[in-house]
Amino acid sequence: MSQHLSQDGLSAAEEAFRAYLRTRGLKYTPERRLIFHGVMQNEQHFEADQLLMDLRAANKRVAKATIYRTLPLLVECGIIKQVQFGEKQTRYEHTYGHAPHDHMVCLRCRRIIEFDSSKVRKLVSCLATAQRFLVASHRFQILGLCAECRPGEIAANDRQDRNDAPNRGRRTSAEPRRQS
Amino acid sequence: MSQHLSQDGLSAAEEAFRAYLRTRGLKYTPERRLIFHGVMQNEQHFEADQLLMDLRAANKRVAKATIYRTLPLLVECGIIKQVQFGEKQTRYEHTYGHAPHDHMVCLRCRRIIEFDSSKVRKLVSCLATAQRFLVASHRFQILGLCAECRPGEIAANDRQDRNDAPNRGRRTSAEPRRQS
DNA sequence: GTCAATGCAAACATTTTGCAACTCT
DNA sequence: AGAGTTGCAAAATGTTTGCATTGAC
Repeated sequence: MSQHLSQDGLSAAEEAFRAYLRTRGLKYTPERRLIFHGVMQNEQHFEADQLLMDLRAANKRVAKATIYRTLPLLVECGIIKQVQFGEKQTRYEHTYGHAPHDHMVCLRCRRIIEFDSSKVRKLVSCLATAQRFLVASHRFQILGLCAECRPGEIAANDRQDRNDAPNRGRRTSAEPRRQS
Repeated sequence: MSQHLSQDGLSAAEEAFRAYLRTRGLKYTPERRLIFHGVMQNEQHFEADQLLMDLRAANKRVAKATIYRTLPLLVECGIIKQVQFGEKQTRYEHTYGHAPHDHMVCLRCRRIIEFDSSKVRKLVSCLATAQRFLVASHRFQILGLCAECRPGEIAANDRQDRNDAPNRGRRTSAEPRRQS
């Protein structure tokens, strides 16, 4: 249940959410607060249904529809964003207070590796300028095999922490899910 | 009904498909041929359901299930590839005989602008190397407003062909669809 | 002749919607 | 008080699957 923001950051995010709702004449209901907190203390990436389960497990009852109606609000105020990793369901990740990053997706173990996106963003503006395109955002993923899954990889444990790429990639919780 | 390959190219693609099926012990049925041709003479981007409509309109009858079962085969042999533009349905685009490219998606008019992806691929390998990640493919999109939709854009017709970006972006058929 | 493919309809999974009851502001 | 919200269940999507029949090799 790692929270990704300090208490201050969390409050700031909550205030951002409330402010956003206010400007749109919407209400900060108890359900929205539950969802907001559920989202904030979720792991990196989550999906609507999983969030519902988490909330239920914590004895917080909200209707599925309410979740589906609330997530877009959190997206619009920049607290979370949609990401698609190839599965059919929409996934979300936190953005508020997180450094911009993109993902590498291991096709074998499904692990998601995040990396700083500054180079990508630089390229994005360069490309966009050439087309007179006004950038709002980008989607970027690299698909392939992670260091541990790539063929020819040694036993996969004599490497403690690849220092060839100093903290440019923080590995999120692996999801040893279906191997398709 | 612009075809994207010369007759030769089309035959080559068809042969590639047949060869792929053969190696897997699968059959080149009349339905698969219909679908193959439907796909090849489709515009840039298409989706399963639209393909079904197109085939029906041309009096070629195939079951929806057959389409859903055939498209993955065409993906596996490299004739088409999946792309996701934010809508929920899976879309496909031709790859066989097409130069590698990525997309800019106009959030207002839904137009898709393609651009050469060589710079992107260069960055991809650079980033992947830093993580010892073995690249299989990438997904990349720039979202925003196209030159015609961006605010402050003049009437949108005194520009005949932006020469500031010589043929780096070939605009595909605009899809003036739902404005959400 | 055999193994695979088709069509159809039913099953699925995810997300959206209509509506009456309810509750923030 | 009233506009916006909720929950529920039904509807809508988009895709997949089971199975008897048909067909390519």
